[in-house]
Amino acid sequence: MRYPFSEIESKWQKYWEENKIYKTNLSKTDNKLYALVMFIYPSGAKLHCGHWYNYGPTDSWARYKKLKGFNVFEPMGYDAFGLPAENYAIKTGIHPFDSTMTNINDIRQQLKKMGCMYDWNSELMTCVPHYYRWNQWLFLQLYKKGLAYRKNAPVNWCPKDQTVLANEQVQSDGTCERCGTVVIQKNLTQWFFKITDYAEELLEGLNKINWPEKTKTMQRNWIGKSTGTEVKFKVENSEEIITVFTTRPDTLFGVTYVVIAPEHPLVDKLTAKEYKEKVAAYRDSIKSLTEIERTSTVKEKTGVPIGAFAINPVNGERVPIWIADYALLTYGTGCVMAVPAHDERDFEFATKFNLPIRKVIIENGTKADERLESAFTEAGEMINSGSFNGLNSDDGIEKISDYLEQKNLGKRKTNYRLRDWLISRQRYWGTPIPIIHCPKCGEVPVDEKDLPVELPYDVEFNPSGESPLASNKNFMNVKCPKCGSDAKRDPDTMDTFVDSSWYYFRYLDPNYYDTIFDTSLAEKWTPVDMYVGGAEHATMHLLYARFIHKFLRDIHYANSDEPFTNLIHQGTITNQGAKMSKSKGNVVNPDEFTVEFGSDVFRLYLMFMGPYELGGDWSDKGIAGTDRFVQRTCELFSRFPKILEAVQLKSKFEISLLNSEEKSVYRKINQTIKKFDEEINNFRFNTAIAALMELLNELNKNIEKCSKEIQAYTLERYGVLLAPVAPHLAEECLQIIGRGESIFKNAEWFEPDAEALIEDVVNIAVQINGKLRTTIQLPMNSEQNEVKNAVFSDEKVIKNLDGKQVVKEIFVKNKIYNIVVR
RNA sequence: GCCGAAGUGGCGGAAUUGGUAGACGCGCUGGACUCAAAAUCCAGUCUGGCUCACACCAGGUGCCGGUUCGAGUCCGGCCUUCGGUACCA
Repeated sequence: MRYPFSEIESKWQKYWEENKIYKTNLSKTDNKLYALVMFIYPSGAKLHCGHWYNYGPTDSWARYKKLKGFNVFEPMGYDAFGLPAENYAIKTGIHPFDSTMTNINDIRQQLKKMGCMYDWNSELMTCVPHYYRWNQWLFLQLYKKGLAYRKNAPVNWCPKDQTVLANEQVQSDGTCERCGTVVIQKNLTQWFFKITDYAEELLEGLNKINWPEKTKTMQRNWIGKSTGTEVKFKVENSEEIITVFTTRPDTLFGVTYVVIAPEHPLVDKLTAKEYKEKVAAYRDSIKSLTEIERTSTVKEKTGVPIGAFAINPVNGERVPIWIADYALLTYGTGCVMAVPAHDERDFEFATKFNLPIRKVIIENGTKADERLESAFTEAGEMINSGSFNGLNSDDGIEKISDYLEQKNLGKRKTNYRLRDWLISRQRYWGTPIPIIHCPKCGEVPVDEKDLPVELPYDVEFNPSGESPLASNKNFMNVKCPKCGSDAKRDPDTMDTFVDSSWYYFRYLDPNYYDTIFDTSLAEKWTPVDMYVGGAEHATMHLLYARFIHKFLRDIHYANSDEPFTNLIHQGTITNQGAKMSKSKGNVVNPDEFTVEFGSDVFRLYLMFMGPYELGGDWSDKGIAGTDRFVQRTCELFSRFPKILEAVQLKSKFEISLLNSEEKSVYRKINQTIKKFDEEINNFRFNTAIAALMELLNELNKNIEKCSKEIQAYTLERYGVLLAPVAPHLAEECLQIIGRGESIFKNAEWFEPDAEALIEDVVNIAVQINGKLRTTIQLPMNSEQNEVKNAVFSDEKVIKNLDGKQVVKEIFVKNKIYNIVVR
């Protein structure tokens, strides 16, 4: 008989729900374990294999921990705001709220069919006022501390659609995803969160969390800490000062020109009359080309001189000032001292424009007057550097910095690549920004007691050149809270990464009304112990959440420094080499498989495919293997109905009293417990399941020849091992053999019998000159002399040693005996 | 360009601190059951050589070299694939 998965899965899902098996008692906090998977974006595409791959195995890990005795909290919710719902509305006319709600209802049903142990009491969605009002509250707290501010920033603008585009809506050739028009940059006044204030702590904190090294490296690079020195250059015939940032003050004597970012305000002040025209033309040229050229291949550097000259503070030399697009306004001071001899970019630029290249550091073994073929960027001996000549350049960095600081010509400075977080979105489907713009008072924050600023239902989504909310007069027109005069709301909404940067607190009580979340629960349950989600969030969500967590700590809402103690990235499941996406039409629908094989089989298959962190290309070849495993398991248990009731259950057997099949089975079940435990604990699901398969093979071979006591002992343990990875099947199997209640109601985990883990005999590999010649079977822990006797009396060894001289013998207990001959 | 990860049978993939390469599964081949097929069960399955067969021999973890009694694992140099990043001074 085939395992009737459909009946059995719904039977147990119903049982779990009715008996509230997965409702976590949050007041019990000893042994708490917060297991979290990144919440789901409820798009119309429903659950795909990638979701399953993320949620199924993570749930198995959480179940394993529950059986191990942890009080596990595993919630699920919906990251419900966002651009795709709005784009869908533009295309179909269906309101984002309506489509999102429909999707959530569908997805909830799909999620429930997976059979995860989510605590549905904690379900949340971000698009409802009682969630997003706390985004607004959070905004106001940041605002109060000066960490939310407004400034001009460029956005991607499609001139045809008259709309702002997110970066991912701009194609690689710089055109609009929808209409193919070339996207331009437009400046708008927008809101920022000052994440840069936390740059150093965000960097330092990485040392304290157990995250994948590569993710931490990505965050480190993203934060991009760089220590150097700011140096002041006077400008000839001007009162202005150009301050440059350099990590190589040791090369200061090699400066042959200075570069300023084209958009830098100093440019207007310094440009000589006869250069104004050329400078203006250059600035125009890069404005229109930036986005296309940035994304194209390696761009050749461009620039023009502005007809002004800077004075090198250490040698008084007069060097030309240029503007060039390789100087970025947004990094450092926006000004660069150019040392072509020792910087690749400057070298390239100087070569192109025929600017002088002066060596001030020589590479060991080269001569001072040798021509440079490329920039020499490493350390060496300083030359042409006045009193600093002869120093090693590493010392020179310190000495020149000291000199500059003493003479008040510069000072040491640390810079970060990290930029502030732009949170304004000129979109409808998001959290309204709780700010009122008053013609008299300027920007006025909405009073906390007036939150939430509700997102109105009626707006015009079709792109009109401004934020959709601006079309709703009832929403936009308000009285200024300060002076009472006519004022307008901010028409923008927040980046949805704001929603996801604190949702793990809210899960603990999603209906909490008094504050952003229940802080007393948060103190006990955060940080999240295990967080599982895609690596694509490395420098966005995972950085923003760390920032907001630290901010909440600073305003005394959280008592920890980091949100996620442990982090695991599941790999990506691709299809025909490409990421699954609706637009590529390569999405694999999991229902295909769950309908045919059941959710346990599908979950098992996803786990068995390969290492969890690697993912892989989708293939359904092999799902038959996990299906067979489930069938054979069910069949095995069916042969032993109520066996647990028929015998006196023992927790340990004396191995020496067992017959050989019993010994073999007893050893195997205990070895499997040990192996499975280690593997699943470390998210190595593929090998955990392989161990169960080995066990099943052993049982099918030998269990019939065992006593009823051994059979009961083994099957009960096997059933419990199955429970994390195939929960419905395990519940059913345990019920068949007569275990009373749900294993997840009365959590239990068996420890292996240490004595059963030890074999009495081992195979020892016999090598001659490192080549395997034979293996011999000997008692466990045989000493070298015993092994030696056996080895040298072995026929094959004798044959192979014939006429040769033994030089050396290497013995590794229970493993190897290697004879070195000449 | 830079940073990171990975290259093992026909396929997905296993291999503690260097110590019997290919666990487990798919697929394939042969057999049993069946009127037949499916399903199921049993056996075989890294490659080459030799053998009726058992056995035996040689080679083998992307490529080249090194360390070692012994390397998939460590070191140096390449090649390929996949992620991340884009002039950060």
